[in-house]
Amino acid sequence: MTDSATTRAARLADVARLAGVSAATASRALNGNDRGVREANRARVLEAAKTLGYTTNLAAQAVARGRSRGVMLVAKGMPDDFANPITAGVLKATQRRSLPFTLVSAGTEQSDLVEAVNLARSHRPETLVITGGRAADDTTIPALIEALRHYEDEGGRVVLISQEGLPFDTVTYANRQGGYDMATALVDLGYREFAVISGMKHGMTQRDRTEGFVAGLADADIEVSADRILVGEFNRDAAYAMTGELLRRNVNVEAIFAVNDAMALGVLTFLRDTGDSRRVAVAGFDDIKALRDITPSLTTVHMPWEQIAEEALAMTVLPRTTPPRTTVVKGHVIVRESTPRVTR
Amino acid sequence: MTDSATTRAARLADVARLAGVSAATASRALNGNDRGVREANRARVLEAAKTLGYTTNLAAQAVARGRSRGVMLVAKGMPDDFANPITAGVLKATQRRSLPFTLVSAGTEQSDLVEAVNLARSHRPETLVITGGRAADDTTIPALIEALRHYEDEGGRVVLISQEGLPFDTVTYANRQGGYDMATALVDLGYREFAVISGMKHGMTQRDRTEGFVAGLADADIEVSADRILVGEFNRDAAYAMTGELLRRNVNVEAIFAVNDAMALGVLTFLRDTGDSRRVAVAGFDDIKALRDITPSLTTVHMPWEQIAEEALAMTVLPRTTPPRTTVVKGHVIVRESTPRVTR
DNA sequence: GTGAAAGCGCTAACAA
DNA sequence: TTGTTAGCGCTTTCAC
Repeated sequence: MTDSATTRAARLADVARLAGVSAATASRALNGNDRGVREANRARVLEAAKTLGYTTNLAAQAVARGRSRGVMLVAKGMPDDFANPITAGVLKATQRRSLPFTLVSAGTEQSDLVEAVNLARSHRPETLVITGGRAADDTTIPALIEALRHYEDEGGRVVLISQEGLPFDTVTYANRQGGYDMATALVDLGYREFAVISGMKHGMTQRDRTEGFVAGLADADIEVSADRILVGEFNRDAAYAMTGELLRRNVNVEAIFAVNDAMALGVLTFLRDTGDSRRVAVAGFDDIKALRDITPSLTTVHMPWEQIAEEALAMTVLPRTTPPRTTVVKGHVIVRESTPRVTR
Repeated sequence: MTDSATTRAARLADVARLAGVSAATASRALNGNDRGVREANRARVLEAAKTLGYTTNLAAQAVARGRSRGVMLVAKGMPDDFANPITAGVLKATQRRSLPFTLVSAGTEQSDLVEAVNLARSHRPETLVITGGRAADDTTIPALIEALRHYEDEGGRVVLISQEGLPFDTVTYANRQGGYDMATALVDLGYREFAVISGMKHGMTQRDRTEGFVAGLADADIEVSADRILVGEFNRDAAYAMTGELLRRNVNVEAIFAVNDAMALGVLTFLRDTGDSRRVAVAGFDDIKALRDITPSLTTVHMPWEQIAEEALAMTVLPRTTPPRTTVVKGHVIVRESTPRVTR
């Protein structure tokens, strides 16, 4: 049996009629902002809305107001399991402000971001937060900038998280510094022979982390030959494979720095699978929650994800400036079991 | 310095004017559906849209059409790190169909779901997917049903995932069966003394899994005394604490069944922290990806998350029926290292 | 194949 | 404090 009986949704006019007031008054009563409504009328409107099961038509509201409330997050390259500390952080931050939150997930291709931004633009949200890594040689940057400029010209407010170097307000992390600090920490622990498992050749995030790490070692008079810096996809599986490749070469490695925790997990798992876990130390970057119970616990650069999201949202309510603002959030190294102190 | 210069977004009328056609034609050209547009005109419209940086005003479109395209997922009780296999599955499934996807995250309180559904309703999405656990004694169910009925009456299409027993199309998992199968599997491995770490007293999911497990044991003539079925919050930390409580009593437990993987992780971690990990076996439920690299690897009931999401989306395009459809998706036990065969 | 015009549900002057 | 009246930007008949 197949049903059909489809009415239409109750409209503001219906509520108004039932309450015996005009649409304008009903609107005022429902939206609360404009407080010039007699208490009795307000009550009747609310009552009417309730009995009709009325919900605002946000689309119509957005059309009338020219923009819709809330923040829309465009996240590029969401991982398979959807876990993403920035997304989580932004969601929480919007909840704290009781702002409507909407997620647009962009794919992993370069052009996906531009497309997603334009989709987001179509919704005319009052603020847009963009996140996700970027390649240094990304050819779609001009298109992205254009789309975001249009958006700002239309009166929208953008904040980028981690997409450093674009002419919009930005919150970034001190990737280079984090890498540097990790190098220092590992040297302090007594390590001398390193390898780096990195991702996506031109990815700026991983590039900066790697560079910082190498610089940190250099300052301690340690050199990492180029063949010990492996580059592949930016995920666990690739890291797993790269670790195999590295060790097969039988190089003398004491510690492996993976440019993010997901990759560190791949390294750790490979080592465990091959029984090498006690021989080689591993460090990551991000300090994601999902790895909190891993054995051995992972030495990593802790990033204050919630704070990053908070800063970004705080920025959205500030007026735009020329040049745009940039806030750099620092992480700090947390030494755990995966990098025990070396005793020679 | 503070900028201001705010233009307004390009409208369809602007595009039409620049292309030298009417708004109607521009609309037809842009939306492609109605193919009665001369090729030359279509090209000019597209061109004009591009030079103006035009993006459809989806809100206006939704108002005009009465409904907006795409699926909106209402997810209750998203975990802190945002990882949620159903969300991930639904996202993927919508992407495969290139449908716009929007997420509304509801809190963990009972009433949060109703509120979130009404928020979702306000967007007038063509389809709504609801997910998240439910308590057996949930007092907001009538309100939820009412909200969803309204939504359907307005012409929307709802599918519930895992919220069994409500008068709407539903995809559920065979929780009871999974628990039963796990019991059988563990008995087959040689275990005889069990405990269950369960969550939220009236949560239907965990209740069914627990009941199934107990029934499975009963069929093997094994009884679990009530004091070995611990109930607390439905998360890792609670499970960690409960395990401590259980073992402190010094009961003779060979295997612990946690009603989901997150809790199993808590159990596992507690055992590891106290050095008991080799003494007690652990099994979970869900087979979430995040735990793929845990040591020891976790015996669990594998759930086909992507398939569940697929089924749900497939349902949304079917006409409604009376009574509503229910699809039950089964999982299967995967035995891994956390439950080695018992040798006596 | 194309345009004019009506209307989608709401908000925001403006008047009363 | 309330109602009237224009829109908001788009789609969609209905003529041409």
